[in-house]
Amino acid sequence: MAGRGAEQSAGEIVDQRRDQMLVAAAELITERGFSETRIADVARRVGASPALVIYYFGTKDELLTGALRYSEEKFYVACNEMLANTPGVRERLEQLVRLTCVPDGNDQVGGAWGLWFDLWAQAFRHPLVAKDRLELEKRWRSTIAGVVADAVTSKEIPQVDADDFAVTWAVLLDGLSIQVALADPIVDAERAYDIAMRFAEQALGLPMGRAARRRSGTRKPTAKKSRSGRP
Amino acid sequence: MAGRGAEQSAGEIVDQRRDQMLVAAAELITERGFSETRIADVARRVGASPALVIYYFGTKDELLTGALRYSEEKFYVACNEMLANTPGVRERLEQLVRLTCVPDGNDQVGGAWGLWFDLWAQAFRHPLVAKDRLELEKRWRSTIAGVVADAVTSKEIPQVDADDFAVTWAVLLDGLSIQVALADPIVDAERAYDIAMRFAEQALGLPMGRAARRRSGTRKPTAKKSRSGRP
DNA sequence: GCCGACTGACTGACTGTTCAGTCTATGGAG
DNA sequence: CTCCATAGACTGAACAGTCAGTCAGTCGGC
Repeated sequence: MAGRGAEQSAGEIVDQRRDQMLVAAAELITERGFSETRIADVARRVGASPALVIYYFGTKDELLTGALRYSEEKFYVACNEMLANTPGVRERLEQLVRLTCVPDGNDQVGGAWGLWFDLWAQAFRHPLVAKDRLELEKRWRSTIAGVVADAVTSKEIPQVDADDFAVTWAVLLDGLSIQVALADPIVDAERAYDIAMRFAEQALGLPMGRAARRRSGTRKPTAKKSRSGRP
Repeated sequence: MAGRGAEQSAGEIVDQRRDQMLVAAAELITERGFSETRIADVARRVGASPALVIYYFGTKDELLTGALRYSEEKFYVACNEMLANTPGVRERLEQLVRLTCVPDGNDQVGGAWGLWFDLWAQAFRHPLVAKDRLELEKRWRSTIAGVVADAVTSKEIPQVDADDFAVTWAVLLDGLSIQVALADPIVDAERAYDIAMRFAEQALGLPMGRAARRRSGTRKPTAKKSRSGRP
């Protein structure tokens, strides 16, 4: 089918061209959307002919889902790298929030926000993509749980159910990232940060940080003018 | 451009045919995805010719974004109808969770889950869709806030910032619905319900319901075997 | 006869994929 | 070193299928 697989003889000198295409495809998916991405576009962006793209990936679908996988992987790697260089629960959690809810880190790893929407849409309808996404989700949760578990054993925070926290917090971050990605005027990057950290502080018994102080200080503590729920 | 607009002379006998097409389009978007939906498919489903669909909507894009709007509206109406018939904060919040995180209510309003993914993806790239989505989000938040505000005035719950809660809870529900829609093995509908309600109980000072009891009774309260955050 | 709903047949543009063949590098034989 | 063969990267041009949108015209009610 495809010209060559990913199998390399020795040295792991993985094909540069292939990666270029994967990166270009991921960028284009982010910009235009999954199904609005043409092989001709990818080809042009890497300075090659459409035929060469097919030569490498055999089929358009293979290219695009490959790009999705590639992005997931890059995100995961970036997470672990960050964690290796960051001590302290609070700092680590902060970094994780930044990694997911950063507004427009286009050159950064997490910044490919539109890509998640397409990943979800694709996973919803194609079992193979769904399997990949699930795998990523598992790793993501266990990354969060790992941070918490580390903090528990080092007595930074009291005993809590790390896995339980990870599941809820991951879900919360997903929701926040949607709003940030869609440029919601109320939930911007800063507000997202506050919400995520305040939740973490409360759930993990962390000392209150600037997030909690900012909110309770700035906001009036009562419901303003919201309409009745019964219209 | 289009054959006729939505403007009707009298009686509000809104075009049945038009609605049929909108419904069919929404269904198809859910099943296949936004850009995999063909006018021919919509036409076939309502038993008409593709030309007629164009006759009504003028353009494919008009049809599909119309279908998105239509679904948003139906969801909103269903929410308010439910609230009108449901007394009590707890029950109301429960219903809201059900409305968003129901696993497969295909004949139900909220059940069109794949549709949200496409709505987000579309909103991310097309300002007009983004405006609609934002409007829906606002109404959704103010619905939640309304439920809370009602409960505060009726002394069901202590004084809280209803708007603040609404924002966070809405975000949490978004995240949960993703997992439920994608059939995550860990976050199924039941678990989503537990997480949402437990958060609400804690944030609003509600008495603990079965959700909180179930979790703390079933789960071991310590981190199990999750890997270290530093791999 | 008019008008609006409706259609079948068509088209023009787009685009994934194929294919025959070019160009370059490598390496072994002479 | 030169020559040829082989392989692999790469391309231009064509092919084939798909689909949104057009149009001329039909049909039925008023």
